[in-house]
Amino acid sequence: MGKGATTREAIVSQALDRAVQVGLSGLSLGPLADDLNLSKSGLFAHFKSKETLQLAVLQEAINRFTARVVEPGLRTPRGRARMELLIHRWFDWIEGEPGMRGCLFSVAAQEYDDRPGAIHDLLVGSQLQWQETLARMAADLPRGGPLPADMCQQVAFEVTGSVLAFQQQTKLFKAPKARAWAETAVARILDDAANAV
Amino acid sequence: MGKGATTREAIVSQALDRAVQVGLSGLSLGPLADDLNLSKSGLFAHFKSKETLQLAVLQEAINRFTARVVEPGLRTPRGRARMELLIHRWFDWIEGEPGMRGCLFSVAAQEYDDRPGAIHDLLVGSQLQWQETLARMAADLPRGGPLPADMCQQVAFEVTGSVLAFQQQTKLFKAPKARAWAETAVARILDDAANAV
DNA sequence: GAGTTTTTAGCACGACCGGTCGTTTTGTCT
DNA sequence: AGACAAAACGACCGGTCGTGCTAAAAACTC
Repeated sequence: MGKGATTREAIVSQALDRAVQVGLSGLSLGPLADDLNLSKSGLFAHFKSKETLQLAVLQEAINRFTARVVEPGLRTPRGRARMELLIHRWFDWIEGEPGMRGCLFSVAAQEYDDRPGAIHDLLVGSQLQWQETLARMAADLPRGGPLPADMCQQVAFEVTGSVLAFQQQTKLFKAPKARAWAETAVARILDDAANAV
Repeated sequence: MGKGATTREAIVSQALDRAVQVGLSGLSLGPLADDLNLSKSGLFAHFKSKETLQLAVLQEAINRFTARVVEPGLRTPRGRARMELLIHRWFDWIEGEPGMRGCLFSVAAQEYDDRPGAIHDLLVGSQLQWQETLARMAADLPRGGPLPADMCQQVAFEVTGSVLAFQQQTKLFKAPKARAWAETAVARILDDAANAV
């Protein structure tokens, strides 16, 4: 891998760290360049525009989420085990990757839910895809047969709610019992789904 | 009410509208002044600093939430009826006050969860208080007696999760079925709590 | 209606923003 | 080792930001 690709990766990685704290739209080139001992223009040369950098950062978060959460799930047997591993990994992701404080998706969702553009599209597309993955996994929960489609969406909705509440309790309130509450909530959701058919 | 107080209210109201879209930290004085046909310095004179304006905006959101959600709840008989009205109003709040697109609390939570200061303190304090209110209301759910404290917190957690997921589905995905999913989730949470004792 | 206080506008400041440019350094390949 | 391309630099642009200062205009008081 050439020098250019190396520093580009370093830039995106550092920008991801920063974006979690100041937001994706709050990214600013100058301080980011200082972090990496780069000049602002030297950094900028790697991306034709700020939006390109933001898109790269968001895509990096998507890749990490896929590697850390989705793929391990697909390597686990279908059914409840897969679903539980997926959610467990998701909780870990919210608590923060090593050194990374928080979840970029939640931050960007608040910034770009009503701001049209490429960032909005990439964010919504990836999140929608994850939501559909969750629903697909929910179908395998009952032993008696596949869960109906509308109930799969309901499960995906409720699991997402547990994760979002977990994040609020963890990041905003610093509540020590957050994970316990979340696990309890998820267990009941999965139990109900498993016994629904 | 004097002229000063009138325009000050108009400023805060307009600033609240803007803050929901661009964030509380993303507020900028110039465009805000233009909205109100005021000069930037004329607007600024009403607040000693930008942070003072931001605090006023956040406090205004708290006041509106209290008037629109909390107080109607307290005027409803204790028990499930009160809880359901509270949550119902909360959903309405998320869908957006007349003309106001979205919930400032969710936006600000992502911006200020790790940024110390007066805004963080006001936000966390008010949200924590609301969480405790929810838990207190949950105690009256069972007919057989008050719900134990830890289960009240669990109910508050799960209801919050439903509301957060509802917001994501509504604002980010524009999902038409969001409210139906949310109502289903809440109904099951309240049913379980009612039969727990 | 005169006088006082409050409210507003105009202007300027220093800092920072994303982005451009020409130049110099560094890496890579033969 | 020399040639060429890639990468990084530093100065700079127009613009916007929050924030003071001063004076005019408007609102309130008696």
